[in-house]
Amino acid sequence: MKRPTLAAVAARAGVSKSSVSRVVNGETTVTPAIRELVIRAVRELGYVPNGAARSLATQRTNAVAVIVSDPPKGLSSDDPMFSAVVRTVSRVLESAGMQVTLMLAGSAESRLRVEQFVAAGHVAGVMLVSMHGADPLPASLARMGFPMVAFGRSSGGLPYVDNDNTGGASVAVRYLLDQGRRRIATITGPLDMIASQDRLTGYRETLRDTGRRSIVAIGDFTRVSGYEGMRQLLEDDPALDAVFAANDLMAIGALRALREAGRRVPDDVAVVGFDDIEAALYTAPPLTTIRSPMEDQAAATAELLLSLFTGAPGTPVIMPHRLVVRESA
Amino acid sequence: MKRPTLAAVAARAGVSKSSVSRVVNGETTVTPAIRELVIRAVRELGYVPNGAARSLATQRTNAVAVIVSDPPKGLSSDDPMFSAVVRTVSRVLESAGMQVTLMLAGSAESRLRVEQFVAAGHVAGVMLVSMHGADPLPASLARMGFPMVAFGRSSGGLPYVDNDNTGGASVAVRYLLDQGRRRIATITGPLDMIASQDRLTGYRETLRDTGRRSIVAIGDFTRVSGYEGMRQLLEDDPALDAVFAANDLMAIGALRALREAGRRVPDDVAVVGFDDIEAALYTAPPLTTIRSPMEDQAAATAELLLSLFTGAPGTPVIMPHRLVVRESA
DNA sequence: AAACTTTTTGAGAGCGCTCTCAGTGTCTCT
DNA sequence: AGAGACACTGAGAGCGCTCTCAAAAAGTTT
Repeated sequence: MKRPTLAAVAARAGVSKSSVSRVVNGETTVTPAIRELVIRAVRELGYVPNGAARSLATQRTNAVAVIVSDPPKGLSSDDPMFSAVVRTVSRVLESAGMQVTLMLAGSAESRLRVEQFVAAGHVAGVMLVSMHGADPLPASLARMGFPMVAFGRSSGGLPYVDNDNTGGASVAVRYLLDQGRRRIATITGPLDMIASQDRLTGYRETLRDTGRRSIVAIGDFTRVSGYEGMRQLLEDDPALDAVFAANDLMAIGALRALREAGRRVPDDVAVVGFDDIEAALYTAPPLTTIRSPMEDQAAATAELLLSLFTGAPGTPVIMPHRLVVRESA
Repeated sequence: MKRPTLAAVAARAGVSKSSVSRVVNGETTVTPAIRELVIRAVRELGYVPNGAARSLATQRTNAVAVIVSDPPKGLSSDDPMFSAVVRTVSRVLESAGMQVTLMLAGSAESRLRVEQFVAAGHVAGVMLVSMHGADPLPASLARMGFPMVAFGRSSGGLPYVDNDNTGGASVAVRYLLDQGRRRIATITGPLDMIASQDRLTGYRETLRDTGRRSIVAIGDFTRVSGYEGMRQLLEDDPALDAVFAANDLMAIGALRALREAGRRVPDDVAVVGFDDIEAALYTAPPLTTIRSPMEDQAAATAELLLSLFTGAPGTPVIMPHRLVVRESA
């Protein structure tokens, strides 16, 4: 149960602690003979350096915190964005030798936990995922002076990687317009998130440029909110002939509402989503959507954080998008 | 940038380090006057104890590793199971005051990383998620003697929480039989996973009891494998009238293949899935499936690990399931 | 009031590692 | 051969915290 220490290895190898430390840390100024001795002792004892001692001595750590602003439980727990982002970020950071500590920050108390944890020096940097506009966390973390990035633009002006939400929405709406649709509605994401606001803006401005009016239902990026939003839209304006859902999950919900209401897609109502998650390929009919791979965005965010560690300035990155036409529009 | 230390707080408050330590750790044997002094100093300085120093001194840590056996990248990254499990586990562990360190362990090198990390004493316990049968990781970790649990039964005999895979599959097939289906196929999960094997066993045995023969396609729990599996099944036995997919994701893939082949669900072919993920409610038609909430299973797994810390024996837990009938069968 | 208990406080020795600095040994140059 | 340059090794002082143990203070008992 008790693991061997560096001193034990030194004793076993008959050399000083310093030499063992050098070998273990891959320094080159060690005689091959000593190196050999140490390596053998390490292997025989199964020595692995104690992480706490090391980071106490070096005042460094190789862990980063990935903070996901989790809604108070109840909302969809099978969010593909969560999965894609966390997985990709982990992969990239791990291959750079960093450990990922995942923290959910929905409530005030969990936010306090996060702050304490970061302040305790457990991590070298922080990544923020899916922050809502009003969240006080970014600001208080920023005050501590750690390298920090955001997945998706957030308030507070920290380095981020995002896609062109406004532009993507605009492309979606313009496509609908080009197809001859005249009453185009939208289902938005939660309006306290900048991505939602931007997508709504893209929708609104594109429509306004052609003199058409907006028809808006507010959702929260979940399937069920897309379903409910669509039902409400249908009630508000039974004559609508297209809908732009601010993400694919809500588009899936909308599709179901449309099906239940007996509307044919795309004949009666065209549907366009956003994100191009894998599920978009499996809907009936397959979903036309704006593609902007979350995996790429996540990887870029991780790399941005990594670059901060080497002193880079942290210039924001905007990922490209493109329209993927399938059968729903 | 430099954070205040315990000694700084002691100096500021005019008391000894010991007293500060006592107050910070909530010991009750401190005079109110001193406690007050310390608390004020802590607040004024914004003191937060250094985690590395603390865990070096106490030889303890409040972090646990959640190890997900991630397939070498390329497979579906929006796995709802990943999302539900990681999220739920984080929530439960965090509210018990534990930190979650997420580690992906797909390749041999990442497995080594995991071993080193655990051996370095960074964590108090380990949770294994979605282990494949041949994975050597559980055994080597077990040798280190840390509390350890598995989400889903795995080889190696460690404490686990699972659902009744065999029984669930059996219920699904029996339901299909009761509906008068006669040629019932299945699409399996990856056969190196015990859950897949068990679901296949449940399917096989139930069918065999009624003298019918199995029609099997091998999948890997992804949508695309369900799609391809279904196409192959259709080719192998065009007269099949039902399919049991070993999870909902593959059922969704199968639904698409069926649609493209012009088969009507459930009229021509009935489909039953497994898991009852949220997406099952949004397919066309909505999916009949075996419900066994992953969130509950994940929470139970986290609690099992927590119980191990208090010396409990770690008795395996089997979660209940039930058939949810919708329109696909 | 003396003797004894109990409670509270402070001193300081680690926890396991890194890293500076001094010491020893080896080479090169004149 | 002696001086200086260079390469390698070892000693030991921290890193910031906890926790044991002894000292001091306060409270009890006879």
